[in-house]
Amino acid sequence: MSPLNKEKLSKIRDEKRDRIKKAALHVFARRGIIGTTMRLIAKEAKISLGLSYSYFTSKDELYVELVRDAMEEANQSFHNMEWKTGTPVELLRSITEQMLEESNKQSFLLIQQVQTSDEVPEEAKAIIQQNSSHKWMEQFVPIIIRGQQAGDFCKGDPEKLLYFFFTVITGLMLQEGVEPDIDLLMKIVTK
Amino acid sequence: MSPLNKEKLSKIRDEKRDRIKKAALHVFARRGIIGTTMRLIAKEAKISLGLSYSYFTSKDELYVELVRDAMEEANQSFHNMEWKTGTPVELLRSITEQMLEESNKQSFLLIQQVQTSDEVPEEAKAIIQQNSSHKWMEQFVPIIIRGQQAGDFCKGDPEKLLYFFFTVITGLMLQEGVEPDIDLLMKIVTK
DNA sequence: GTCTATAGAAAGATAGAC
DNA sequence: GTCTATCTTTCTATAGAC
Repeated sequence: MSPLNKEKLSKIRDEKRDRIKKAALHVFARRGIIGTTMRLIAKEAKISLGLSYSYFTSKDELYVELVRDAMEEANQSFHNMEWKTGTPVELLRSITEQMLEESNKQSFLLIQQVQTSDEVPEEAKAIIQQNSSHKWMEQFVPIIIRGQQAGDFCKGDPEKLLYFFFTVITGLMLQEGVEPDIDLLMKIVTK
Repeated sequence: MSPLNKEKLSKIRDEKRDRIKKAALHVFARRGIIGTTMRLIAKEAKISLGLSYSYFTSKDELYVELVRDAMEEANQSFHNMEWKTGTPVELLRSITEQMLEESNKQSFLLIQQVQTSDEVPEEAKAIIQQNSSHKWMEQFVPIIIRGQQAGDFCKGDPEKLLYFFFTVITGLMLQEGVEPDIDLLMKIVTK
């Protein structure tokens, strides 16, 4: 077989792999690792049960790979933001909007699962603990401080305030069908 | 056997039934119906697996009974409140505190599960839909309206405001180990 | 590469001894 | 009433046909 065909086939394989991962993320995020069966993932990806095992050796492996992806995405998704523009209020609102976007939501939910459930693979726990959410949050603390100096945000420990704010957002994401009112959300941190 | 002994035995049986229910609620609330095995419930209640089936015919039946209890409790827990005393702000704070109490928390979590998961028994869904949370919430709308008239609560549709407020609380309850700051929470609805 | 059939493990539920 | 042993079902994972 020519190298070109080899490449093409490998590309097709990668695309199918991605399709399975997409289907799996969709189901895992809603039902958790216990509530999700490989049959359901296969059905969602429109392939047979057996085939899914030729792409991933186990349910756990698939889950861990998704957690790894989610963590990378979470780490990078705000790296691309326009950091310098806008007031602290505008910045925090923008961050909140991004977190609540449907595409990011599933990743956040997965991370949340790993943090709260004790049924997930050890490896998934390890990934999350390495780049802990606390560390990840820290990058936003300066925004809070600036907002407090500008008199827009309420007083108090900036880290605590930010942590509570994000906890509320995560809580809203956990509840399907809830369309959060960002204006009301912002009231938590503003004066 | 004398009637007295009959009564005594039936009382013992009821007490054991309650112990199983208590153990089951503890596990169900954290792991959901899928993540919970009857073996785990039996272990938590310190009885054998087989015995649990002499008190409840199935896992689903046990779950549904707990949902029924939780719904009743939720409906009645605020019936006993001191309604007339206090400002709207004080009232809402008191309600919030009660909802977040550990003893009520598990019931709320169970109800939340039924509302968001599609893996729970149909009967549980039916119970929740009968006394829907929207209906249950309505009793607190007057508090919001009075608070708005007093100038303490922010403007906007009272029902929407209340619904969002409760959604946030539920979201916080869903996250284990989170100790919500009620002052920050109250900022959502106050001016 | 993809499917169907099936082995093996785990969970729900029951039977029978004590 | 309570436990242990067992049946049945469902799920993970593999084997083998095409």
